[in-house]
Amino acid sequence: MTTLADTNDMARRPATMKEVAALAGVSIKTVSRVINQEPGVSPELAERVNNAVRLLDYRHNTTASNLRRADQRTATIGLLLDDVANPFSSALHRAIEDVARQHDTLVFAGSSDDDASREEKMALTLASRRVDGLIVVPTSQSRSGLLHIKRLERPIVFVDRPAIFHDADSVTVDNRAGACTAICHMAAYGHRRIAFLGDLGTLWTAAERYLGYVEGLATAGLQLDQRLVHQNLRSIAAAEQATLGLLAEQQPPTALFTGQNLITIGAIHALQSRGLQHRIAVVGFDDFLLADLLDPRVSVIAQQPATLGRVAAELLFARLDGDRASAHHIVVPTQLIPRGSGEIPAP
Amino acid sequence: MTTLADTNDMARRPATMKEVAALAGVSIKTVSRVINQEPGVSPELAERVNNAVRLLDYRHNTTASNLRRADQRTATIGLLLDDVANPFSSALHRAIEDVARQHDTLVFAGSSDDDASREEKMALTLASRRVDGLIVVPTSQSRSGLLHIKRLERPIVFVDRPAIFHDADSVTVDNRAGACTAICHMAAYGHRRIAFLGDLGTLWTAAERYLGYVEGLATAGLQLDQRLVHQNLRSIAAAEQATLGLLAEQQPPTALFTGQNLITIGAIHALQSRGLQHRIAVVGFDDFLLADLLDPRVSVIAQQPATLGRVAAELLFARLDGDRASAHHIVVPTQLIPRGSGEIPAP
DNA sequence: TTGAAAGCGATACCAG
DNA sequence: CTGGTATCGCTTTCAA
Repeated sequence: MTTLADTNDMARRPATMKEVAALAGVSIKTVSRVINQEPGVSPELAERVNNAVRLLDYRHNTTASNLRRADQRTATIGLLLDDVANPFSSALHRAIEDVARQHDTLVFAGSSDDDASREEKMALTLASRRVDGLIVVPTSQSRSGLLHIKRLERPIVFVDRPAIFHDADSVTVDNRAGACTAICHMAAYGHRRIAFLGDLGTLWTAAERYLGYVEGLATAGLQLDQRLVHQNLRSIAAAEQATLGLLAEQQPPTALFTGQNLITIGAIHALQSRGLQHRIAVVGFDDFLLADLLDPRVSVIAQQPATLGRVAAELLFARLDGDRASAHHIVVPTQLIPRGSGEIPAP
Repeated sequence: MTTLADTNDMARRPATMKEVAALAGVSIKTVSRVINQEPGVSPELAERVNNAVRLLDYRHNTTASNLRRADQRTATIGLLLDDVANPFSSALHRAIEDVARQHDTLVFAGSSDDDASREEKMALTLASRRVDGLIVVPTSQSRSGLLHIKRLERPIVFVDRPAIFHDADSVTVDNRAGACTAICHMAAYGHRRIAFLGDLGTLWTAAERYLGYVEGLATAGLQLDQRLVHQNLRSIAAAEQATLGLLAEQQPPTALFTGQNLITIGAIHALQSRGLQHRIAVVGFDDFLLADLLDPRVSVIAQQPATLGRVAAELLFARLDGDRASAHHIVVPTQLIPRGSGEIPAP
């Protein structure tokens, strides 16, 4: 009777090394050696240990193991994203996961929703969990919260926006060059009135894209006309309204540069509702699934979120492997994908 | 000199409770009480401890804490998805993250790529990490791998596909009813030749949708014609080819039911290339961003991944809170969203 | 209200 | 090659 109960209990609670050692008739240290594939255990003992492991369905307890380990590593990293469900973020996530897997490391991902206090809270939680390092898409107003990790001397890599600590690595997109390219591209098709529709100007990426727009106009020898600039567009609806406003002006633009996906979509909505989608050129920043299903197919400046994520993760693991060089700031180029909407010539 | 070096060392290595205790001049247990907000510490001592905590920038070590804790909980759960970057998966992920946050629990997410051996390996890793529970979108051929978690007596909740253990909870979509609805919907617009374009027939969801298609035909009093059925479509290109094939037949379909996003897109590509997008009806399974930007706007059977994720997480935490009821099998309904393409009448 | 001692599950170090 | 003992950072138990 008691035996039965005990058996049940053993099944319920994961077996420990101690129990394996007892069953195999060896010391716990020998079990540890076998489990960790350390050399210097006689085949016979190893065999006995392995049998006990199978019998008890022993699972190595990584948590306890890490506690005692010399390097104090937990083989986990933290990933602070804007929103794990957003396509850009999740593409980053996937690329990072793949690199982490090669390093036998697990990833804690979380969504800050671009809220600095949430970001701070999550950073604290991750610090408590002693993650080995952090990859962060910082919020627009990241504060000292991330210092909690930094003080733990864990490396941090910033992605998509510049590092908020001077000594941290960063991986960003060349937003400015991308936007500049878009403008020059449309100018080459004869456009002289190219509108800018952008996100919140306080967002670093949005600001950079605006600078690229200005730069592009200058390169193409065009005048900057503030009446063609609409910033702080935060939704499809807002972008649609802004576009409709532009189209209703006396001198409407003949081309649009849209600084972000939702804005591109809103602008296209507006063009379609006015039947102008084949007459006004559009280049959007950031690619989206189905961009080549619309009519006309949408030309975009594509980012490479997977590259961004991979590079960021590689930087982080390099630090974990002892890289002590000064901060790396890597800029990943964009790519113009002409599909039709950006190649509509000026009237 | 030595002092300076020591200071640096203390900054490098996170402070321990012992160090806090020493600085505050109290026992380590008192520090523990303060940190864990346990009652019965005099305000004066608590104050001293808190000062020391601030001074040393102490971070509670959750890992070590959990090791000794009575309930043996790690306040982490594992999430095995097909691919964290896929919109359906990432929507699930986000919903689960939100529930987990309410329970002060962190989420380890990973991508199985529908590969059973990867899934098994990840399950093992998570078992070693002693996650409190698991939420899994099982691969098409999930094997015993997940038993590793089960043997640890950690609860498992299956999502999107039925449970592979009889005693585990599951949350699935009512694929069959959704598909059935789509067929009846188009039949109501006079269609009698409705084609089925589906994913790999071995996928549970694809099979269910096919059954719903058959059921829908029967309900509408239509004959099942195998020449209108194309299964095992695994890419946009394959779906496009299959659709072109259908359109080239002597008696082409007047309506299409597409069993999955990529297939819907491929079919639309094909229709557009033949200029038939306004003459042949389409209802797709699963909603996608921009479905209402296409011309015509695409009618869909929408799933509710966020609901799925939330419910799954709630089930899991209920188990963790002691729910010992027999397995719950929750089926989440779908929703028909008519946007235009599904309401094109039969010629 | 406070603290000393034991222990969680595993590794490190050093002796046999 | 093998094992005893101290220890990782914290919680538990129990005595003061």
